[in-house]
Amino acid sequence: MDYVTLLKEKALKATFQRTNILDVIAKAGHMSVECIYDEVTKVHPSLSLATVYKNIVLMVEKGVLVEVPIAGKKPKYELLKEDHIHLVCTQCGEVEDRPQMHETDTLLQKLSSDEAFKLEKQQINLYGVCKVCQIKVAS
Amino acid sequence: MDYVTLLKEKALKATFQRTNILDVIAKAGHMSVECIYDEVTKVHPSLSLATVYKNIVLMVEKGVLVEVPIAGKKPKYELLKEDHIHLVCTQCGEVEDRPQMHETDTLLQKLSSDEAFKLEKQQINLYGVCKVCQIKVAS
DNA sequence: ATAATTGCAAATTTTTTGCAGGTTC
DNA sequence: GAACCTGCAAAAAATTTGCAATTAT
Repeated sequence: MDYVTLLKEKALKATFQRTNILDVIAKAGHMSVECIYDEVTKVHPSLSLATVYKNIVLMVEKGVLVEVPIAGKKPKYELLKEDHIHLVCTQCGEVEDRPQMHETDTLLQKLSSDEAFKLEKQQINLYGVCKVCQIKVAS
Repeated sequence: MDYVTLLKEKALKATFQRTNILDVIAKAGHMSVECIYDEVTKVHPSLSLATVYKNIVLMVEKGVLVEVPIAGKKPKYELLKEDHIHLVCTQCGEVEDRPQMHETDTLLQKLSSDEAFKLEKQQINLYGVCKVCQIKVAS
């Protein structure tokens, strides 16, 4: 589905700014506010940082975007997608997605129901050194 | 172990400010910077907010404290402890710990090694409505 | 005695807000 | 045309910094 339709479904007007924000996030996977601003500005130089902030708040509220909080860093934003695990590299800062494993999901669901906790969302972050950075250090 | 010893082991001087910060965090479990400041100030009114910031940065660096990033909120800080799961209530904001399940841990370790990802730390946050808030809404 | 730490005030950085003009539906 | 959005500038909030005085070891 294209972003215009996605936005309209959420009662948001499909502005050039918004579709571009979604575009760059989709391309990069996970981006901070500054980073989104820097990227979209390349295509649309008159974009204001305030507009980026306003839209991120709105799109998170409407469930188009999801905030990914990261220890020791500014939060990043990603498109809403099915549950997954984040591999966060403590060297280069890159975040990669891996599919949430069915067994893990089941265990967390069970924990929640045992605790009478009404689960809405899960976030699993694994922090460590990615393959690329391990090679860099080795050489 | 008392905080004086803990701090000294990390080559940090055991000031009144630091032991008090650790104290209130231990009592509450998870606290934001502002919240730490407000609590410690009750005991030690001359405490400066800048000192809280400086100490949190330092104690996170030294591994005495751990930052717990939370979607849509200011990060909270907790004492370093063994891996556990956070239940984050989206109503009242409370964060509770639950033991990390052995099976989940094993699965995440295996994912990491399969991906050649050098795992350093895991953070699992479950967001939802806690027992207390469910009762509140119901009544 | 020495080096680290504190509190203050100022500086910086990050985020939010109000509003006039422009855009989407 | 109505409601919504944008960009700007200003305001507010959060965090960091420099430094003189104080404190821990």
